[in-house]
Amino acid sequence: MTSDLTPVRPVHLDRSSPVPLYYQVATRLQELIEKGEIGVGARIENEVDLAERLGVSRPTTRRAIQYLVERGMLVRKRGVGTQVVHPKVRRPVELSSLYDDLVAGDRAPRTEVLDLRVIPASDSIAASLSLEAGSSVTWIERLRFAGGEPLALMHNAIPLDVLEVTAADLAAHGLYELLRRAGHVPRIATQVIGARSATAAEARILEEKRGASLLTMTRTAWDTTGRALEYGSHLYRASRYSFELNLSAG
Amino acid sequence: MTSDLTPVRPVHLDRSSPVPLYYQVATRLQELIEKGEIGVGARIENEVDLAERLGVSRPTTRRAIQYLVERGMLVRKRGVGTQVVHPKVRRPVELSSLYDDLVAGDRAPRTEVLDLRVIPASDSIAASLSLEAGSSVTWIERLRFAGGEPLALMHNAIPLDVLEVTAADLAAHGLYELLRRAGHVPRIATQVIGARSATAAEARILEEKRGASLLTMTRTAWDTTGRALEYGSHLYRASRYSFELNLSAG
DNA sequence: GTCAATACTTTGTCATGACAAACTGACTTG
DNA sequence: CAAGTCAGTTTGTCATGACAAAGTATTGAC
Repeated sequence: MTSDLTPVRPVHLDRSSPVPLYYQVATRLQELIEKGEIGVGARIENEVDLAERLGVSRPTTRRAIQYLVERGMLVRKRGVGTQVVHPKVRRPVELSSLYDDLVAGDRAPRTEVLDLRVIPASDSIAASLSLEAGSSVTWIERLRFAGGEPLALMHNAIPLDVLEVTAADLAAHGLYELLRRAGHVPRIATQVIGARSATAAEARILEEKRGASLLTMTRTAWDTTGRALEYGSHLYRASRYSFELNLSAG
Repeated sequence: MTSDLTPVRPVHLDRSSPVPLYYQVATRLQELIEKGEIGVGARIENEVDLAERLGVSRPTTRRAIQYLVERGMLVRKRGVGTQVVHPKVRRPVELSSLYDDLVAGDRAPRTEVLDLRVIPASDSIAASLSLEAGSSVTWIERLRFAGGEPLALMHNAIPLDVLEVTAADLAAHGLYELLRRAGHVPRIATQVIGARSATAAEARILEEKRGASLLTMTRTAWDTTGRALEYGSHLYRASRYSFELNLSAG
């Protein structure tokens, strides 16, 4: 079992760039692996040699490799070396919005804003968002279409000082996109995914039969500083949608 | 706004221990935060001072803090400092088994093995496990109870050389526990979570009404070396179970 | 008194050097 | 010939030192 040791050749690092060196190295390695120039199962150069050839220190090389290890592309074994185990990055779990997913999947999303107003938060919503009971929140109700068919009925509550939106904004953009644009980057979220049967009203809106199975998802998202950005309670047509997750345990 | 700078005092590090220093430091910090001795919002000592007081180098201190940052407890800001944002570790996503979850939740799990035999893998299962079509796999069908009630109907396929199990093993232990015991540690998995209505047979087994909503979950799990360990296709009673996920985007 | 420039604090990046631990493979020895 | 030993390879951990970048607080000028 001779595993071919793949030499990574042409690498130009830009020391004047604001992009950290370790990140430049990691990106370069990632490209080589994604393109298949370093195949699955192949061993990459050892840290010391790689560092020397690239003209960077070993810690920098280590950090670059570590970055790809955490993403599931590489595996390291002491005394053995570093091996490619997967040709693509596996993100731990995408903290993206449904809208982004649909755009990425070419499924022509469309959003209909059913309701948009400012209301005092219910106790449970206030608790989820770490607000005082009765604080004002923006309440949003949207119907999301994909490929011309209704896909999800979405309810959101957003603290007033986090975001100001218009129905037009919501019709044209995903909620997470608007949040990001306002400088609020969601970083941590807790989700609960369940299922239940549609009520008559829900079935009518989603064009399902009464009693059809729906996926439910409630989520609270925070930014890096621990500030709650969004509470969501959504209903998806189980016949048209499912959640895909990539998990990695460390 | 004077944020109290919390000094972390008594720390004994064991330099002769095989446990890395950075991990000892991280664990100690984590304890202090979980116990509430360093409250949410409080700033911790800066890296340089902390390193000096603990008698370790700054990189070691940095690595310990970084570890907790990745787990969502701490937030760092250049020029500002490091702050506690959450009093508990938020695991990215638990790659645990249902059995472990139930045990942890004191819900008295019980397992009934409905089927256990070796069969040639179907094309789709072989593809999921990266096996050649027709390879033999162990096929397992289990009914999982919690609190005396049926909770999930579980189907698994496992490559023959990964695990040998008896019905008695499966009745007494979770599948992931058995895998780990055999030296196969699941590290990466992809899951798809959906929903559908129960068939008559499924409803009968799970003691639900016909047409009741069920949660579906299919999963493939790999170890660190990229070897496929397990394929699972499970059905959960939506009235009794939901998935809880903690996400963090980097 | 207000605003801009400056000094200070704190984390981010990078280099160099050293030793330890785990795995591999070849060699030695019985 | 088989099994244990030992050397070599490669990653893991840790220390020291230095400078850069970002944010905060102070100071000074108008």
